[in-house]
Amino acid sequence: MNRIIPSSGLVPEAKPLYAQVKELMLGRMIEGVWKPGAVLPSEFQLAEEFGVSQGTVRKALDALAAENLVIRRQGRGTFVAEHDEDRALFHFFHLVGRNGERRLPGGTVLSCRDGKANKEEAARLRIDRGAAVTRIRRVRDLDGAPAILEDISVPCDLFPGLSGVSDLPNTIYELYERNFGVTISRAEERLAAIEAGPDVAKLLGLDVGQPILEIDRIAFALDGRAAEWRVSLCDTRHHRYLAELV
Amino acid sequence: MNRIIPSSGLVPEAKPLYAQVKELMLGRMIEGVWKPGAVLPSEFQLAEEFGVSQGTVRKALDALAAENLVIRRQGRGTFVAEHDEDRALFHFFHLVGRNGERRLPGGTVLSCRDGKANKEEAARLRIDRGAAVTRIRRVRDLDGAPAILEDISVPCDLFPGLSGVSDLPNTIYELYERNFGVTISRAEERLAAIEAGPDVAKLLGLDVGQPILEIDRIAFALDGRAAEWRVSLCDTRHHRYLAELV
DNA sequence: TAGTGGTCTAGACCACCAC
DNA sequence: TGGTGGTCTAGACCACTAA
Repeated sequence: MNRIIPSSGLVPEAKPLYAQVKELMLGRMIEGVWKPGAVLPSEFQLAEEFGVSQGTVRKALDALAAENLVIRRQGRGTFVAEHDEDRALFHFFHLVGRNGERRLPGGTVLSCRDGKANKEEAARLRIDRGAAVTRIRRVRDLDGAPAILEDISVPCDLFPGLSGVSDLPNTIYELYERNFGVTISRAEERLAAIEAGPDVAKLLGLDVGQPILEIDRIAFALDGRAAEWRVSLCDTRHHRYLAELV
Repeated sequence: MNRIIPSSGLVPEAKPLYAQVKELMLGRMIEGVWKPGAVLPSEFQLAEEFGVSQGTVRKALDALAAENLVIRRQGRGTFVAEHDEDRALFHFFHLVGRNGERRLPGGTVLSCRDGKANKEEAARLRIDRGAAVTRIRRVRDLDGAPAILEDISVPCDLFPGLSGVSDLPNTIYELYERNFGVTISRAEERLAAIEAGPDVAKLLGLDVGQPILEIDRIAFALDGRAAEWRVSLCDTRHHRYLAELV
């Protein structure tokens, strides 16, 4: 097998060449050499640089495109994926209205301050208990009515000074990317139905005990680190959460 | 552009060759020429048959594999995907326990009888109101306790005689496939939190008004027809519904 | 018009599996 | 040992975009 990084001999490296090329390119995105929105060198340039054929580079790029990490545009080039509204709508936010159309809620920040990680935050973010975290609470609305209460916790070492940012944008992953160089590439969610507590009920204008959808999300950065823990409590009387299965 | 099916001239056919080959192969699966679990001819045989290169067949097969419609096994061949427990667990059923391990609930059928499609069934299954449907109600349990109440409606023309089947298997998509030649390839789900009504509460052993997760699913057959409408009401006190986002 | 990604082909060798 | 899919290469031509 051809290799870019020769195997040690003891543990035979099993990765195919295109996968090695993919890792190298992913590394450049993690290091910030290739920033979100930037255009990559052409396939032929990359092939020459890595010492492989264009076909191998193409397969590596196809694999990155399949994970939504790069966007290919015929005639223009290959670009590092950015977090914009479209991406939020189709990959990370799955609320739909009565007619099935996708909806992106607005947002109003209630609080944003630093603290020390409690037991649950430490476990979810895989950091030490007591480590510095920033906590954001916001209410998100759809059609002018509050629909979601969101509690976000992030480690301060990944987002230094986040609590001092004056106005947080609606799609917060854009901020992570632009201001802190952290790209969210993947997330895991667990959903459950729970009763609205007094505080939630008040903030969302519901009765205490009314059923709400709890979405517990861990979002991962490009390098695989857990970068954000978010619990969203949704009033689903007027909306649904969409999932597509294959 | 090379073509298998020459374009009419009026509407220039834009599909690339590998996509045409993919459609042809999908057609064989829909017609039942290639049945679930069967091994496909080798890439070279397919290439010769369709009059294209092996690389083009490979790209078509890769596309089918990406949709989980075929399974490729190095050294053995390419197989038409089957609905087994693994597929249910990783593609269609996303319940996880406290520790995040995937769980497949058991099932007990409460009723199974024919009827005429009401307004909602007609809309969801895209059939005429009053058309014959079979309705199944079952309770599914996890760890010995009832956890899900499931109401299933299917059109009789796709599943003639389904209501007479004596014992329905736990993974019902296997039955659709084996007994009726209908392969479920894709599904759309909408989730919401609702209050348990009296009947649900009784069947799942809950209090009336307790929050439950409602999963409203339309399952589509290989040919794109809506083949099943299913509403699952889940007690999520001990389990979560998992979603993975990219 | 020049440059990009998209498609298609052809052939070589490798890794895995069944016999 | 023979056949399968997996990887890699090389080169041709097409379709789209921007200047």
